[in-house]
Amino acid sequence: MKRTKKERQRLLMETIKENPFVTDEQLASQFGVSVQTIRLDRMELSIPELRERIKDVAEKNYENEVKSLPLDEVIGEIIDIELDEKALSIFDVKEEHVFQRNGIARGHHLFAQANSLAVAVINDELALTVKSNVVFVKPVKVGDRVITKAIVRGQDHEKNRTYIDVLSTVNNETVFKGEFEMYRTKGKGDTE
Amino acid sequence: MKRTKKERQRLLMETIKENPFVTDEQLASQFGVSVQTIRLDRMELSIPELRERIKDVAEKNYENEVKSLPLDEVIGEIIDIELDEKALSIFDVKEEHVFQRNGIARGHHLFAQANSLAVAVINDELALTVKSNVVFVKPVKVGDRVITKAIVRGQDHEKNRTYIDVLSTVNNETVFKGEFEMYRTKGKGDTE
DNA sequence: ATGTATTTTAGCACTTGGTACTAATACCAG
DNA sequence: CTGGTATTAGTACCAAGTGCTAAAATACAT
Repeated sequence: MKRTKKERQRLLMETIKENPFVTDEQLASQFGVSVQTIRLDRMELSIPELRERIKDVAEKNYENEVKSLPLDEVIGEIIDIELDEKALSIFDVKEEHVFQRNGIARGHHLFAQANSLAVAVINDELALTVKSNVVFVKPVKVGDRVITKAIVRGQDHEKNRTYIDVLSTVNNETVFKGEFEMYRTKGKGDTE
Repeated sequence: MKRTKKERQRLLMETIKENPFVTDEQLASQFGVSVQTIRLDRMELSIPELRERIKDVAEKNYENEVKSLPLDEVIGEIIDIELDEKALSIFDVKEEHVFQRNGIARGHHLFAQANSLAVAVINDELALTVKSNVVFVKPVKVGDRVITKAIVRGQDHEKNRTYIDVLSTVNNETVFKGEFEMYRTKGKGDTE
């Protein structure tokens, strides 16, 4: 016994958290105890067996994959869109979007929702943000549902620019607003 | 045999790709064949067994997790920081940051790097973005290494504001610039 | 129809990484 | 020495397979 049982179990927890892919046998030799001891430890700490641990990791991944697919294309979910006119999206603020310290959403998530909505509303192959002025009016908290509206204000056909206003609200209160100047390859109504 | 072997194997591939968590037994009953047939099919198609599949998903996840953890705290990696003075971060643009269509980075990733650097440079418990004006000067492509510098320009102690200029470059060429107005709880040098 | 080939099924031994349980030791304290 | 905790050993069993052999079913051709 190098150190107490408690100490070993503490290390065991850490080790497994750090690398869930480790077998009891590996753990046993690492801690210089028998496999049975490791099993007993796992039971006491209610740490599931290797396969379950792997499965857990895999399942977590799977959720994320499903979640990040639309989340990659547009931040938030588009609920209404009239191309080159306006668009509406909602975005539920979760734990992973906020500062742990105070539960306030990181600015770039709100920006991302607004920006990707601005891209989406443009009826074109290519739409890029050129400039934007944004104001974070009021802190957004975890659990808030942010509703964002993008309205196409106008276009400069010569410069291939589209101007979009974006307004985000939570419970009808403005939390974020911004103006986006977007570049696009073809103007509204242009033919290929 | 409802349809040919080929057809079954095609469906088998799809089914497993869609849901890798399925056992041979489940597949057998789903396709109305014996477990052995499924095993043969998997061999011919060189699809690994359930546990291997799960492990693969888990391992893929693990990579991502390591990637997304620092990516959540600060977008990009901070390579130098002088609190309340300036900070420097690098961000390698990968496939997942760009539009598939043209390989150009989505604006909000550049914004996120700039924004999180602006948050990081502030030596305070709480730092929130109030306003920002940003310009996307030049498209950033996959593979580019974006170097972003944040410089604290000034403070308004009465309003608890800090003003930060951010400049991002790729190969010494400016690709993005922005001004950030940040809210902070305490001013530089203030004591608790 | 008969023969040959392909496909499918069955059965058995063996593998990993375990669980569940029992029993034997070892160690340490009073 | 006796008791209690900690550790180890050993057995039976499980899931979800692999690997292998062999039989049965089906298809296809002549």
